[in-house]
Amino acid sequence: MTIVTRFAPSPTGLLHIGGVRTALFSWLYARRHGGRFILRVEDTDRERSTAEAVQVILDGMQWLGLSHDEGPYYQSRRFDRYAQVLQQLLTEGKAYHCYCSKEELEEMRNAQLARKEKPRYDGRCRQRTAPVPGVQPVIRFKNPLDGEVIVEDLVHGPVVFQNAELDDLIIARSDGTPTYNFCVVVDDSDMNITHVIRGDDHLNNTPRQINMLRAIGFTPPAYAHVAMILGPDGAKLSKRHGAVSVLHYREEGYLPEALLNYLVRLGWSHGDQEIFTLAELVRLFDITDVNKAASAFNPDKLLWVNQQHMMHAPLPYLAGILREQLQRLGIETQDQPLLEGVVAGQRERAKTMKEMAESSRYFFVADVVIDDKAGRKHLGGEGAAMLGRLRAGLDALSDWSAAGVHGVLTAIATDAGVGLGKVAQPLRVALTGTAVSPPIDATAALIGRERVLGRLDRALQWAATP
RNA sequence: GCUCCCUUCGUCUAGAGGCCUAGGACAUGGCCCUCUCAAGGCCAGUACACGGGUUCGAAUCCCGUAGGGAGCGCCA
Repeated sequence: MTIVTRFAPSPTGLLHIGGVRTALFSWLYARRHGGRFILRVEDTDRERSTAEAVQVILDGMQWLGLSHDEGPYYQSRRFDRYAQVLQQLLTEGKAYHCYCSKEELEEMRNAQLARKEKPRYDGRCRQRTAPVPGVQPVIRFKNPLDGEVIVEDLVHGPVVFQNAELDDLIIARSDGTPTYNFCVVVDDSDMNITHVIRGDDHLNNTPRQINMLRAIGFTPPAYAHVAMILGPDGAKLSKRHGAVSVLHYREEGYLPEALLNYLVRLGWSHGDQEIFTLAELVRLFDITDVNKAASAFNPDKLLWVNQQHMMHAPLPYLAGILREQLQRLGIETQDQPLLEGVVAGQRERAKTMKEMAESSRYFFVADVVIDDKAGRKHLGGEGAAMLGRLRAGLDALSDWSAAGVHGVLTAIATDAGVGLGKVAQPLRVALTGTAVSPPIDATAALIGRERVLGRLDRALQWAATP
């Protein structure tokens, strides 16, 4: 049997990391078992669904590399099919028209609540044979009155529900449009879904869906309900942290494989391993190993995981991302060797590609502005003297390379009888404008002879200006 | 209110009755390395929600309690 999983987001809010994690689990499960992964957009609520949210789902999945084998399907385009199944259920006596007014329903509900009962429809229209004039009825599913439904959940184990706890849910509104639980059932059946992996907020819906699936003659799929992701504070994920469009992470300079790596570790692990490539995940992941408890989103660890991936990713790949991040800062460059050199020097100094771009400006611009504090600390007195020696030594350097620059620095340090730091820091401030950069020999080599000499001259001027 | 779900360091987790005086990772503090900042290395502190059982022995099994979450819509 081919495994078929699906990711079925509703475009009523922007796709965030919670949704991405369930998508990832579904995708991994399908890939791991050589199955198929379907993308289905659940947009039956035309009021709240937005085109922007749909676009974020599409773009986000693509950015993350969670490719689908079928779809995207849109529920809004399948209404004919839903109407057909609705009619079938009606004909077979498995569903019925309900003419109860909202007021009547409200009254029923209040009475039940007053009796400390769970509010539920009492099925009073089940026996009705004649329509009520002037009332557009809804359609309700005839749920079994007794017995139990056992959800054999892949992460929770068997969960038992009493049919007596369930009621006859509305599967079509009075305007004829089908409702969520019903559409899911028809789709999962039509698309031959074998494994439904979704958030555990749907666990309570599952027995109803199983009953409906059986009513339309489909063997229910296997289910795996995964816990949700909490905010760093342990409360529900908020806009402040995490509950933002997944594309926000791209803008912030996170690598897609790092985001996925971080997310998969929320509820899943493989021994003591923290860093995984996607290929490893496909090989190692199993939905039955996923934990039951909800977990909190930890931005610090995401940052660490991101840097770990940055330190191991191929240079040309990161260079491309750095170029895009620089573009956002208004810096255009096509200098591939420079970009790769900067990545090599900066990737263990930045936690995100955005941060790398921000701290690498001096590699790509013509001049730098010397930071006052750094200048005062390293370019005064002795520092200014060093600048002169540096200017002369580097000007005379024939082998313009990190090793060559290094040779000049050590010679000056030895000659002056000082540590390398006394020579390196003034040069660093002169070349970068700040007291922080990759090793100064490599930095100078990347910036290039001409600009280095020019910056040294300007630093000399700076030091001479009171 | 009713039904269902969950509970190991601050956080993510390992742990399927003895290997646990509970392991790893992030974060935190200290030290080392060092031209800066990082990265890296070493060290430190911090956890089995609580109470009963079962057992020679329980983080692991059972029962309660407490706390948290979800669902109970002509929302998805």
